[in-house]
Amino acid sequence: MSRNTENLTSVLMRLGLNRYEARAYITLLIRGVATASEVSDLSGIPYTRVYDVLSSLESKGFVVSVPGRPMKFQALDPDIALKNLLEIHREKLMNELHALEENVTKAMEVLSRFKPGAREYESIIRLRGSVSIRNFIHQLIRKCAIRVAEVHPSNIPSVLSDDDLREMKRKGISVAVRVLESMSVNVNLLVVDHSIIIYERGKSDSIGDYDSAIVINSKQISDLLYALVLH
Amino acid sequence: MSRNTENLTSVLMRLGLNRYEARAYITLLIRGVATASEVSDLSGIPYTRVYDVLSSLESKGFVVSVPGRPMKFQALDPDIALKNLLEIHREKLMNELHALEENVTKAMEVLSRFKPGAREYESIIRLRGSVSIRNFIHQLIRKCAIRVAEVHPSNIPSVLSDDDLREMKRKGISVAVRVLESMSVNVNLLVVDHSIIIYERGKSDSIGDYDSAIVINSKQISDLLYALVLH
Amino acid sequence: MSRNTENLTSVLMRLGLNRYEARAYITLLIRGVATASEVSDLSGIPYTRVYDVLSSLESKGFVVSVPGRPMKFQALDPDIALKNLLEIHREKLMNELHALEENVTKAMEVLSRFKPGAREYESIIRLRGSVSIRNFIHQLIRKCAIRVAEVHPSNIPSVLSDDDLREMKRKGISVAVRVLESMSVNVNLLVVDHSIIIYERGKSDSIGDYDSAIVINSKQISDLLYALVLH
Amino acid sequence: MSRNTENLTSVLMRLGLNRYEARAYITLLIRGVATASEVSDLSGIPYTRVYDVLSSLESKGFVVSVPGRPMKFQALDPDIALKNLLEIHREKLMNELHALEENVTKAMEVLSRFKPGAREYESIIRLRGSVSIRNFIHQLIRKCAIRVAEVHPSNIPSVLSDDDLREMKRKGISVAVRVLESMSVNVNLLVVDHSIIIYERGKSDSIGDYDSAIVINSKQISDLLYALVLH
DNA sequence: AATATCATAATACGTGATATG
DNA sequence: CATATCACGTATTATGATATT
Repeated sequence: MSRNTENLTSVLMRLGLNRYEARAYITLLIRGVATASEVSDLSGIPYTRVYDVLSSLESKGFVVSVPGRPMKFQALDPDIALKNLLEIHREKLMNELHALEENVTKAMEVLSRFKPGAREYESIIRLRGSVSIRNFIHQLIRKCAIRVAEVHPSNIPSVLSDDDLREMKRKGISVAVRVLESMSVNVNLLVVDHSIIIYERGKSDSIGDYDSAIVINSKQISDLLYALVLH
Repeated sequence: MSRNTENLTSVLMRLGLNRYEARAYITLLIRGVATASEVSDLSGIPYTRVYDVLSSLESKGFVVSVPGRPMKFQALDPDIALKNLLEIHREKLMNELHALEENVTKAMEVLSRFKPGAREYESIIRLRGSVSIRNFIHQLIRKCAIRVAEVHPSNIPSVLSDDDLREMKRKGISVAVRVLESMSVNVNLLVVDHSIIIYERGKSDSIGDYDSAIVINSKQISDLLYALVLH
Repeated sequence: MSRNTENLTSVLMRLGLNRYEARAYITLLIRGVATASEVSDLSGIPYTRVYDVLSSLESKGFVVSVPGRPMKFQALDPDIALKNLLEIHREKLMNELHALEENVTKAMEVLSRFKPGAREYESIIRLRGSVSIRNFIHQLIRKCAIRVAEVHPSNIPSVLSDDDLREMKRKGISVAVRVLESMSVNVNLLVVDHSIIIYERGKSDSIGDYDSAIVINSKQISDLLYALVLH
Repeated sequence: MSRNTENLTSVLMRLGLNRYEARAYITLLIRGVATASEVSDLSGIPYTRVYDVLSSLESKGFVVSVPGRPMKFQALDPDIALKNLLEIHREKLMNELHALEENVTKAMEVLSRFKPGAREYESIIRLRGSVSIRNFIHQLIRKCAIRVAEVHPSNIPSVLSDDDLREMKRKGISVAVRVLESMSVNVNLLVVDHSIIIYERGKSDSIGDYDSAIVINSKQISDLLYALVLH
């Protein structure tokens, strides 16, 4: 094959033919009509592949087969062949597009339900020692903007100081406090905006029995507990 | 729910994403913003593949990454994202088509010298594929100068379009159409000047069966069949 | 039509065929009997891959080959073929399950020695995935001896099944359920003896979000929450 | 890792864990509670992979994470873990099955249309020379079982001899002959069962101008032409 | 101590060559 | 003269190791 036909080959390959198909088509264009073995000889395609290659070319609309024995093959006019190619591609792409458009529409309906709201990152923190716990709580309360709720048994004081309460009242924050009578646990439950603090006091001043607290940051969970406190 | 996301996955895959990319994208659409490990957890993509998948998604323009340690990833808003996606895909397909068209134009220039005027086809040829067949038929009709006759059963439409008919009327070509009632074969018989086209439709337009046609070029035979159609 | 076969292809792929196998099978279902090259032409499978694909299909029992030159291939009748296929798949899945169950049994024997009686869990743990969470909850309920309390919004069902409730009633366990109306959080709060479970549902049961739960083991805290639920 | 735990690893891998996950789980079973780095040290998993491996194990319901810094991990009881595993698999398989069953039902509706009838192999044969053509025709007529139709112009004799006609009458074969008056073509058109023979006589006895015939075997095409002859 | 990247094996698919009757 | 098989490159997915801040 000359350099010229090599060039042509690559053009046809860019149009979706493989090397064998391109060479077979070029051969038939030059030759007009040829048998399978002539195509093989002239194109360098292994003889044993010529039939299926030509058959594939026929399906793609580049050649027609001439019945007889041996079967012969003839190239379709390049302008018909290339028009076929374009037409087939166009049809395929359009079908694909329409199918996709339908599916995308359906998909959007599904997705619109999930839209923007990511669940915020949910963190659980454990704190030890009354000092750091109280510091943490007061920091939260200072930054608080929406709501505060507290539950504590009657034998344990609130963690909210009078100063805290006044300050929150001033800022227009809703505050709810529930005191559970006739209980003897050493736990305060606090909801501050989207945080829950569960503050468990050590049993006494005995060594090794620190105060400890669990802090959970979660809008959902705090909403539930807040509602529960308010009942 | 599960089926919905399954469905979405396949839609996205048809838009050019692979399975991992599709899942990562869905995850981010639902989540809004997420780190690599969250994406891995939520999507089931192996952690060690998340970064390259997300980076690929980014280079494809479906996701933006927020630098930092850890990196954060964010998908575009689903409403516009999917529409953009579709638009991008449509554009891609169109570009593909245009590139094809350009290549076809280039190819035409080179191939034109293989087309020495009106090509003489062998006296019997076989064509395959509805597009090739229709193109071939319309080319014949364009070149037609004397007569056209068609026979088709009532369950199969004519291959002659209204445009064809008008054009032929204008050129003063005699046109005869015979519709055979109460037949259920998938064959059109066409006589165009000295050619006979026997067009047999397959069952399906994709997998499993194809259209095929036999073209016979013979004045004698076409004369006989034309007379038979006219009876 | 095209879309139908597309659909069929994906169904067959889920039944364990790859794309080529699916297309070859569909082609044979439509065609009845065909040679390798016909299958290639009709299905679009490259000719050089048809034989191994059909042979794979044969070994999977979807196709029979008729020896000879050329070989012929035949699919089973579609009615029974697809049903058989489904049956085979079902069987495969069931075998998989049974194999899994056997392996689980074996694993249990080995693993049992790592389970020194009732395992003590840390005071706070996090669980992920609805199945794990539900299993964990039901285990707690089975071991429960004193009390169960649940809070859930009206839009979310209880995690306690009717069976659970009956069983607890039988054992004389006190049960309290609080439903919070007009709330839309996805959280269940459960107190089982000295454990608190906070169960937060994700948005979807597949890609994009997951269920997670926090379990707190503490007599004090559970006492407080139990009292709060009962108010 | 001892040979014993190696063995256990492979059991867990058969249950769907990868090597890292299996080793991490075993380590946690032995150890009870451990930090990421402890797991790495004891299991041989690269430290940099421990977090994602444990996170994956958590999603699969084999471990729970204990919040804190550093985060700790605890193995779930093997019986819960394995029950989770089974449950998750069972659920997945069942969903898969149900989805498939629906799709198979739909697919069957589509396929039932295509059912058995393959298009018979369509052949086109060209014959040369009056002797072989006449031999071929008479062979066909002898084997004929259903129908015969012929069209010929008045200037050309029928190819059916009186003997042929008598014989066919005896066999109960329907015979239709159309003579086209005032035509001067040298062509006989013959439909014999599912074959079409187009017999074109050479113009004279001049050398190089053989009789030739085209034979097309096709039920569809012969049906159409037969109906056309009968009109 | 975490987060971010690489490397390798199995399979599927497309495509250029060979072997067998 | 056809039909039947091989061989290899690339992409996708799963999974075992390293590198960077």
